[in-house]
Amino acid sequence: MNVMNDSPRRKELTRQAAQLFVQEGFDRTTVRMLAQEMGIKSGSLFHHFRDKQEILAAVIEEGTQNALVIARAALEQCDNSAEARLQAMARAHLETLLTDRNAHVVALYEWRRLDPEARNHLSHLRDAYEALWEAVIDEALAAGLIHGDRFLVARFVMGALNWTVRWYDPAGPRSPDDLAHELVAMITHRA
Amino acid sequence: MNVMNDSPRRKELTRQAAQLFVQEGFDRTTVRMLAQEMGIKSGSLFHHFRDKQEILAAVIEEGTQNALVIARAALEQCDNSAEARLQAMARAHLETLLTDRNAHVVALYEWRRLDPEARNHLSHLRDAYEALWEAVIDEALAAGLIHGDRFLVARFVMGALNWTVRWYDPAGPRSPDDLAHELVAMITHRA
DNA sequence: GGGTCAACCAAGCAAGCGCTAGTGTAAATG
DNA sequence: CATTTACACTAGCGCTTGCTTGGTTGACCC
Repeated sequence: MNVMNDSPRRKELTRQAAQLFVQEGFDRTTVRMLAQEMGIKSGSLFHHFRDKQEILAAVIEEGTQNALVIARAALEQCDNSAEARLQAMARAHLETLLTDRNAHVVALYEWRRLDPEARNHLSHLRDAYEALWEAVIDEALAAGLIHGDRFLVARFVMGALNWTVRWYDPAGPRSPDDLAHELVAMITHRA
Repeated sequence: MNVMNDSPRRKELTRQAAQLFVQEGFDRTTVRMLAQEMGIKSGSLFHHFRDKQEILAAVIEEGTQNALVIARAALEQCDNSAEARLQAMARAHLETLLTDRNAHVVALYEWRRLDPEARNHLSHLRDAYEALWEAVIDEALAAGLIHGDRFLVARFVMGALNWTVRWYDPAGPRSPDDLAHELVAMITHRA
């Protein structure tokens, strides 16, 4: 019933929605629960979002955009060596997974709840992010740092990293930097 | 309204439920949809299962039990070398992911929909499976085949493998055996 | 040939769902 | 000062949900 702007108000509501979606899952989260968390009534919610689906899309878009920004920044300000770039990407990935944890968990678990339109839009964003990864993997392959099939290595590495949302405890003894180091050490073949 | 037996009828119903849960997700799958898929009326469903939750638990239990059986068989009939055992586990993991794909996708995506009781029971099963992995990783570490932290390596490897359900196409050119080979090659450090 | 039992059905209840309609109001805008 | 805009409210419609109730069927058993 209104514009789909990106006001700071809407950003804050999106953040709160992400939290609830993680706790309850998208389908079990009712618009009444969302409204209560936001401190408004359920009807008022539809002033900010066209429907429930749009809230989900907003959550995922926010997380993916941030991942892109962080990864690009990390690649710009690191050494040129293939190993440094590989590590920078892994570290940036883990950092995003941590700081925007809710949004990324939602993206991983609730992707299929998106309607085709939103899914199409968001998969372009995700492709842009994955292209960064593939470029870095290509450099590492060319440098002889890792071996194997470009496609498979990229999938395996992203799988290992994304899986951390299921077990990693940020309050534990290991930092994201430690994890990135260990992963790179695990897959690189040096003398 | 009846016993929680494991009749062949119930096994078949469980298999069909798994398929629907993958297609639609647990929350969006209604008991009426399940009943229709099974060729019975929605009320009759509660003759076989106490409630909807129990169907979910049955699906996941079935998949995890099979994974255990397959992994144990693979370890028994492979060479004793650390590398052969690592590869046997990876291959068995991918095979299970393929043959019981529906059950495992449900386990990955809908785990949090389990009630605490079922979750507790099933996490013991899962722990038994992961213990197999940790033993094999330990052997590989002791043999100098891989380096790093036991806990982290195990998590990374399982993450890489489990992630395959999101992209692997069994109709494609690569066999599960190829994937297992590539993964082991990626993480082992040989001369 | 009466009794048992798993398997199934028709009907429906109470609760909850996403979303709409219409209204109020304080601040920004002309 | 008059109007628009942004944001919130109340009330509730039309529909779906998981699950229950009470009863029927047909195969098997002593």
